[in-house]
Amino acid sequence: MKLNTIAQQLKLSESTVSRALNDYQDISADTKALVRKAASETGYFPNPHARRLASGKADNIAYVMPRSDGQFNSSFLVELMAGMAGALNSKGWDFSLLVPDSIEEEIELFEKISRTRHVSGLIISRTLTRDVRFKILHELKIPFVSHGRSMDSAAAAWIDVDNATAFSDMTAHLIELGHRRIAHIGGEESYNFSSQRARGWRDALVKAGITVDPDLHQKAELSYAGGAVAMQSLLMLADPPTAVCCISDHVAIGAMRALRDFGLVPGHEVSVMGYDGLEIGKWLEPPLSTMKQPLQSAGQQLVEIVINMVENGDSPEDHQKLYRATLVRRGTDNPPVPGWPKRLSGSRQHKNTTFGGEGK
Amino acid sequence: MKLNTIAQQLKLSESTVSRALNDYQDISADTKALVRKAASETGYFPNPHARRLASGKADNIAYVMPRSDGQFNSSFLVELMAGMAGALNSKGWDFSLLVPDSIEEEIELFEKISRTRHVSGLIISRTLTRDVRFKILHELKIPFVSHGRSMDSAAAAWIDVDNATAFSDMTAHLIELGHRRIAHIGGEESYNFSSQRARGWRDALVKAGITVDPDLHQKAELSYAGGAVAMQSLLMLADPPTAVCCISDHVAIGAMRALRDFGLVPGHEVSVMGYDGLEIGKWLEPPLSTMKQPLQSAGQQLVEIVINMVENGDSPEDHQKLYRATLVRRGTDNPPVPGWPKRLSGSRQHKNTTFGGEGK
DNA sequence: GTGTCAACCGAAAACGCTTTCGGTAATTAT
DNA sequence: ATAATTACCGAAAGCGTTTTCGGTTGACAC
Repeated sequence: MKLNTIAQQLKLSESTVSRALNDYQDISADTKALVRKAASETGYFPNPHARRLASGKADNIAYVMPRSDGQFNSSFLVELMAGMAGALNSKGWDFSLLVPDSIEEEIELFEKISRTRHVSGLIISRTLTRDVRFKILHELKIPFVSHGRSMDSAAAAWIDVDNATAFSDMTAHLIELGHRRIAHIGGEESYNFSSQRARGWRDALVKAGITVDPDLHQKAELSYAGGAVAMQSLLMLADPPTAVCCISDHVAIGAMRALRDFGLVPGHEVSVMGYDGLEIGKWLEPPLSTMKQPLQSAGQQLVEIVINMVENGDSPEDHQKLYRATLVRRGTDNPPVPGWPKRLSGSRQHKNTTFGGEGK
Repeated sequence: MKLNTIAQQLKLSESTVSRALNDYQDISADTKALVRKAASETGYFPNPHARRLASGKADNIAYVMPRSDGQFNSSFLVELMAGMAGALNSKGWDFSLLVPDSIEEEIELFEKISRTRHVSGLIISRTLTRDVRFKILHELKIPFVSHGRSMDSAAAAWIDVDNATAFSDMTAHLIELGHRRIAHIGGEESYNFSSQRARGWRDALVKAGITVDPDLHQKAELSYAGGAVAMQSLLMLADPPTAVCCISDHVAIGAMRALRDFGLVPGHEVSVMGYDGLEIGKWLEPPLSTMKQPLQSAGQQLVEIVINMVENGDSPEDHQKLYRATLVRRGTDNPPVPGWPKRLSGSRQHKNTTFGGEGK
């Protein structure tokens, strides 16, 4: 079913048919209607490759999927991608996935894209505090939007949650409950959200006149195991915390496990706050309190932004949007209890489990 | 950087350069070397649209992502997609995502693909017991491979786990531990894996000479909440089970929650088995026993199969592969305990919680 | 020295669409 | 009535490859 066929059938030229379908101004309304009718009757669909070759437009957005290092928030990823794919498919655009194994490979991909232009716009995520990709994509003149800011994103398009505010809200909440020794299990601060979240935690403490004890700031791998290890260290302190703000729900779940292994009940002796608002948290014992991002439709948002940039040449700076996370109290945020931390007599006892292995 | 440029630079014709790069037999080795060198030096990359238009090949595989209904095993999905994308990118093929909202929309997409051929092969998943897609894709002559069998997949390419065997293994294991009243929380049996898993459970019981009590077969939504509701029903029975085989880890996690709300400890009065081998199960209290699919590389497998079909015209029947799941004992599979089921005096007490809502 | 056959390479026609440019017919202005 | 616009459409030149079909060499046999 080619353009040709319709043209002959209607005794029109190919070019007229083409312009009619693309809603050019110099085609009469009558002809347009005629052509459209014929097109839909014959089930005509333009060959995308021919169209792309001729027009130079790719109508194709690619998402750079984070290299899968562990459990990184996969339910979130799926929802995000579903949103993007849905928004794109409804516009007739294609949605490609890029999964580079390293930053070098990622950059090679960018260069290839800038040469062949077979991808018209990009969506990136998992931004670093300093992230060369912003500069590179800018130089290569590839339209893109980022899910998450960076120190290098001033001139770029992005949407993000206000991580700092989220964590200072979270911390303030614990302070209000009566906690004073509030720990933070964070991540590698080369990730921008890591450093922002740590900053939010710190700011809230300072604002409340609480001195920040560096021992209470743990850095962990962003996984269940990482959270468990970090919590273990916190419990080994001479003066352990009564509450802990975790950088993610996954980390918090690991931390809860470590508490249990110490014979403690999460949310009782030590309050635990997660972040992400994952569904799984509701089903834990006790249910995990957390912060929820309002980003069900983030995927759609990202797509719309990048399409606008590709089609209308919108300037990136006009598409920067900050969302605020909201507190979800479920069960692990409670006032501190008397008798904790208790003077442990002699060596601290705990089940000596190793984390992260199944011993296979 | 077009073919043209290289041709002029080398004083060769475009066609020669093209054939040299595509390793045609009628180009001398010397010329090939020359052309390749020039190409890599100038950083030449063929325009994919032109190539696709001329050759009629799309070099593009699409994955039909399951409509996101709930929590459906997202970590698995991400790993699967990462595998597919990696395998494709390394071959220079594109990877597209399709996310239809309904089966009708899905079929429309198939028809569009068969007309435009802008996708050279498909990967589908989440197969139904009776699944029209097999017939449709066959008729449309679109090469595809399925992740999961169906009653209609005899002539198709697929890879799958042996669900029936997995669940009869699981059930036999519980029988060996001493259980007799073993329940199954399954799913909608229009999904093929649902009916296969139920069959495996039933077969193992029959084989052990245990009569199958229909009350012990619950159908649930495949979510945390679904598992909780189903477990609740099981506990309300006059003669509740001492063990339960859940169709997925997510369902099992919901079931564990229901047990706790009844004042029971999962894996003590009632053993719980999940399925999928999700990482999260390790971090529950107690850790969830489960069955693990050996499919880390499933994505790669699927890609290789469909590429073979596209390029070499391999017949689908030659690509059918069945994997076996393995038992992972973690903490919720134990021998039955005396004193359960206890005669509950009068009305059964339990915390009257509602599942699945946060009361927002 | 003529004929035959490989081995290589170039010309040119696709592939199916977009887009510029020019031309005709119909409309309006003068 | 003639000239100047305007509205609409067709011709044709791309877009950057692939691929078929000949054509030109040189080697080799006789």
